[in-house]
Amino acid sequence: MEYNFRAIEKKWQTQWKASGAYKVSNQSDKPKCYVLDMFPYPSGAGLHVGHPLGYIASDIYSRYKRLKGFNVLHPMGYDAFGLPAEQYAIEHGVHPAVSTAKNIDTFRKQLDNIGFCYDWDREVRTSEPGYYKWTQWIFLQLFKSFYNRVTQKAESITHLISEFEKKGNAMHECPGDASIKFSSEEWKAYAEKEKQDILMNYRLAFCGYGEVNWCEALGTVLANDEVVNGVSERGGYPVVKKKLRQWYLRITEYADRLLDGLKTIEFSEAMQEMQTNWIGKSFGAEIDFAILSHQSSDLSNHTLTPHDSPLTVYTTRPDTIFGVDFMVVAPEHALIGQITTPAQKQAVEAYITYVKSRSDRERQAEKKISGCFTGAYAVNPFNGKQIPIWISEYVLAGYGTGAIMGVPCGDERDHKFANHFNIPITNIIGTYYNGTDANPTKDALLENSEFLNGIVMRDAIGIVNAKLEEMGIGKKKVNYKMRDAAFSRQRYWGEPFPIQWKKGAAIPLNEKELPLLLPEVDSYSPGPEGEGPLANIPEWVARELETNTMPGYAGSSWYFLRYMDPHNNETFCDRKVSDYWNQVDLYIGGTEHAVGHLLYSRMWTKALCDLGHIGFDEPFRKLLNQGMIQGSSRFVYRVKGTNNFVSHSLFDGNAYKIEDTDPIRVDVNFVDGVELDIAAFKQWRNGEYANAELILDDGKYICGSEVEKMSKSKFNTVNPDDLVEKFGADTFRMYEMFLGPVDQSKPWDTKGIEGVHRFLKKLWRLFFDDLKGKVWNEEKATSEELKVLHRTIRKIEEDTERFSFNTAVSAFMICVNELADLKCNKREVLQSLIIMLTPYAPHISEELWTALGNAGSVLDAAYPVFEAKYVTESSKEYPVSINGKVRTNINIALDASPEQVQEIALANELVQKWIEGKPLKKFIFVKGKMINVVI
RNA sequence: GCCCUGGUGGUGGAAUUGGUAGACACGCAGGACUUAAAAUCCUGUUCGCCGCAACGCGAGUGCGGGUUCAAUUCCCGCCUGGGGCACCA
Repeated sequence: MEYNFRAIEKKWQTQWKASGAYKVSNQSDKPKCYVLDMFPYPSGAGLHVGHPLGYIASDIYSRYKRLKGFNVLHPMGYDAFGLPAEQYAIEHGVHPAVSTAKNIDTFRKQLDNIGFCYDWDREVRTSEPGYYKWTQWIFLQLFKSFYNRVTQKAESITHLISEFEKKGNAMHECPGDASIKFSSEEWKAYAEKEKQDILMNYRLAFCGYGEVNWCEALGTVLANDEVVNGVSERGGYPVVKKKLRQWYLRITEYADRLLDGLKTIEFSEAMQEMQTNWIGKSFGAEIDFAILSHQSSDLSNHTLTPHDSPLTVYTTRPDTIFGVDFMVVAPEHALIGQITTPAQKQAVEAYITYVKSRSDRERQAEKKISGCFTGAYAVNPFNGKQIPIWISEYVLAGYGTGAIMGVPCGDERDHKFANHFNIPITNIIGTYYNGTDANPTKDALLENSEFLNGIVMRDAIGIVNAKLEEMGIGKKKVNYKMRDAAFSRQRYWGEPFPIQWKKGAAIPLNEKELPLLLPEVDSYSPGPEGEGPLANIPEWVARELETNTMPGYAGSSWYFLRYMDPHNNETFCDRKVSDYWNQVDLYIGGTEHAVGHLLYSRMWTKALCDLGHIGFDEPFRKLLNQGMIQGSSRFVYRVKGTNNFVSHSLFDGNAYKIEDTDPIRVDVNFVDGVELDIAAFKQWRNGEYANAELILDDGKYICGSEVEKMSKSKFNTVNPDDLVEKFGADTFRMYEMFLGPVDQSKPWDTKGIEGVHRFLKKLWRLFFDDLKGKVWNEEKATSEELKVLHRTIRKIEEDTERFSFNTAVSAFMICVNELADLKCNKREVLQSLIIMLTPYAPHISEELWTALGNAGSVLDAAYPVFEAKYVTESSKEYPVSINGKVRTNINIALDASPEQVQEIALANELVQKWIEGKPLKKFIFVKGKMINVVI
C-alpha cells in the first residue's frame, strides 16, 4: 500500500468540512487561545509560495494548542476594500464588488488546498454591509468622543459639553487649537454653529482643513505611511501637499499610551523601534526670543526696532543657548511677512517661490542647502547677542513651532548651514568641537556660556529650563513626530461616512440608520473639485451626505474583534464574547504594517476600551513577523543583435562576455536548479524563442540567477497549487517550515522539497509495506524505542512553543530515521508520533490515526506526555546539575571553588550510579588537565 | 548618516544561549536491487596532511585582538549582506 497523498488529502478535507471539525464555540470550559493571521487583500494575482508561510505557522500553532487542550480561535477573512479593485474598475468597468468576489474565490481555493483549520463560518469581508455597518458605528463612537487629558482616556463628548457649561474649557485644553479659550458664559453665548466648530477641535474623529498628501494620479489623499519618498506607495505616483477638507483620527492624543503600551506586549525589538520612531517623542523646550527688525521703506535706514511678537523656537538642547549663531524659520512661517526688512523683501519672496516650486519628492531626493536672510535679528535673552533670522526649507513648518535656533558646533545640519552661508561659529564645547564637524555630545563641559561655564551639558538643560521659566520666556515642551491620521479618501470603494452636512455642521446619522450603504455609481471617476465619485450621485448630494469614503485601514483596524462574534447584528461584538476571547494571543504577519495597521488597530482598541465596549486596551499580546520569501529569478543571455543564447557557465572562459549579452528573465518553473529545460523554453510564450540558437555547455544550458522580490512580472513566482499537486499539502506545509526560521527572509528554492516528501513516505512505511500491507503491531516498546519517542516529544513541544518550526521538522525526521533503524513498528510508539505530527501534517496523521483503528479524529487526540525517565535512564543524558543546569556532559574547572568541587564530586558520584560501572567514553584534556567527562 | 539584523561546508540551515561545531535536509560521489529507468536502501561527503586501513595529526564559524580551563556564543575595533528611518531641531 503506497502513500497516496492525493486521495488521502482530498478524503480528509471533505470529511473535516462535512463534520464541521474546525467549528469553534464561544462557550467552553477549556482555556482560550486566539491565533490570528493578518488577513490578506485579495489581489488578482492569487497566492504565491511566499504568502502561506505565516498561515502555515499559525495553523501549526493553532492545531498544537488545540491538541494541548485549548479552545482555539483561528479565523480568516479578507481586507476587501481598497484601491487596486477600484483602479481595475476604472480601467475595465467591472464593479469592484464583482472583481473582489472573484479574487476571493481564487484565494479561498488556494487556501483550502493547503488544509488550514480556519473556522470559515467566521469569515469576514470588510466590504460587506453587515461588516462595515460596524466600521461606521465605531467611527461614530470616535466622532462622539474626545480624549480627556486629565483622566488620560477617551470619554463621551456630551460629558465635555456639560463641563464647558459648568467651567468653560479651562480644564480641557483644546487639542486642535490651544489658543481657543472660553468661559462657561462665553460657551453658553455661542451660536450652535460655533459650538459645533469648537467641539470638532476635540473629537477623536474630526473634520478639518489641512495640508494633506494629494495624489493627482490616484485622485485621492494618502496617509503619511502610504507615501514613500514623495510618491504613492501604490503605483509610485507623485504626491503633493494640498489644503483640503479632510477627516482625521486624533491618534496624537494616544501617542503616550501607544508608546507605553509597547512595554506590555511582545513585539520584536525592530517593530517596537519602528513604532517608537514613528511616534517620535522628544523632550525639549520652547523658547521665546525677542525680535529686532525695521519696516521703514527707506532702504538706507538700517535702524533696528523691537517687534511686537517674539520668535518661538523648539529645541531639545536648551543647554546650547550660548552657541546659537542664527535662527531658521520654515518658509511657511507666519512671522516672515512681518519681520522681513524691505531690503531683504525681494530675496525672501524669491526664495519662497523657489521652495513652493519644489515638490516633496525633489526636496527629499536632493537635499541642497538653501536659505535666505530676512534682515531681522533675534536677541539672546541671556547676553543680548543679536542673532540673524534666516528662512530655509530644511526647517519643517509642521513640527514644533516651525522655527529653530541654529547651533552649528553641536548640530550637523546647522553646521552645514553655517558653513554654506559663512556664518561665524561659536564654540561652546571646547575640544569636543574639531572645527570641521558638529558634535552632538551631551557630555562636554560648557565654555563661552557665561553662567553655564564648566557645567556638563546634560545637567545644564535643567538649569536653563528653570531660568527660562523664571523669566517667563520659555517652558518645557514635549513634541511628537506623529501627526493625526488622515482618514478620508476621495474614492468609491470604501466605507461611506455616516455623516450629513447641515448648514456646514457635521451631523452623525442615527445609529439605527446604519449601515449607510455604498450606492451604485455609473462612473468610478472622481467627482468635482477634488471630491470622490460619490459627489457624482445626485441623490447622495441631495441628502447632504459626506462624499468621501474611509481609507483601507478603517476595516482592518478592528476585524480581530468581529471574528469573535461575526454574525451579531445587535452589536459589533458582544461584550461577554470579547471578554472571553480577549486579546489575540499570537498575531502573525509581515513587517510592512509596522506603522500603519498595527498602530491604527492599537489606537481603535484603546478607544473602544476607554468607552467601555471591550475590556482590554492592547489588541495583540504577541506579534510574530514572518520573513519575506523572495523570488530567485533565472536568466538566459542573448548575445546582442543575434538570436544566440549563451549558457551562463561559458562566461568563465574568454569566449563570451556577459557585457555583450542582454540578460532575459525566464520562467523559473521550467528551470531545474540552474539547468534550463530547453524544450519548455522553446515553447514558452507561444514559441517566441522557438528559433533561438542555444550555445550549450556540455549539452546543458545553465541559467544565471538573482534574488529579487517575488512577482509575476519577473517570472519567478511559484504557485503553491503546483507543489501541492505534485507532492501533497502535507509535504508542502512541512517544506515551507523546513526552509528556515519563520521570521527570516529567504529566497524560495523548490530543490529540497523531495527530502520532506521522502520523510513522509518513510513514515508511511513504518505503518504499511507496499507488498505486505499493514506492518504495525501491538508489541510492547523497548526502553530504547521509548527513549527515541520521548526525546522527540520534548523537542517538538519546545520547538513549537518557541516557533522554531524548522528544527521541529528535523526532529520528526530524526525520530523516523531512528525508528526505521530500530525496525520499530509498534503502535505504542507510532500512535504518539502521529499525534505530534498532526499540526504539521494533518492529512497523513488523520489517515494513519484511523488506520490504527482509533475512533474519532486525531485533531482531538490526547497529546503524548513527556516522561523524563525514558530519556535519562542509561542514556547519554543524566540529571546531574551544575549551577542548576542539566547537562549532557560534565565540565570540571580545576580551579573551581570549594562549593563547586563538592558539587562536582556529587555529580561524579551520580554519574557512577547512572552508568553502573560502565567505563567513561571520553575524557577531555586541556593543557594536560582533565576538565570534561563524557559518558 | 542613524537604528535594528544577520555573516557557520558546494547549498538551506543545526548547535536547547559558554561545554566534542557542522544535527537534519538538499546536492554530489560510490555501491545494492533492476534488462533498464523510476522508486527504495546502504556508504562517503568542512578543508589539509599521513596511511592499505582503523586510528591519527593540523586548521577551521566574515577579519583582527581580548576575557575564560573552555567562545559560533561574551567584550573591543574593523569588513560585509539584508531591513527600517532619514532634514522631526
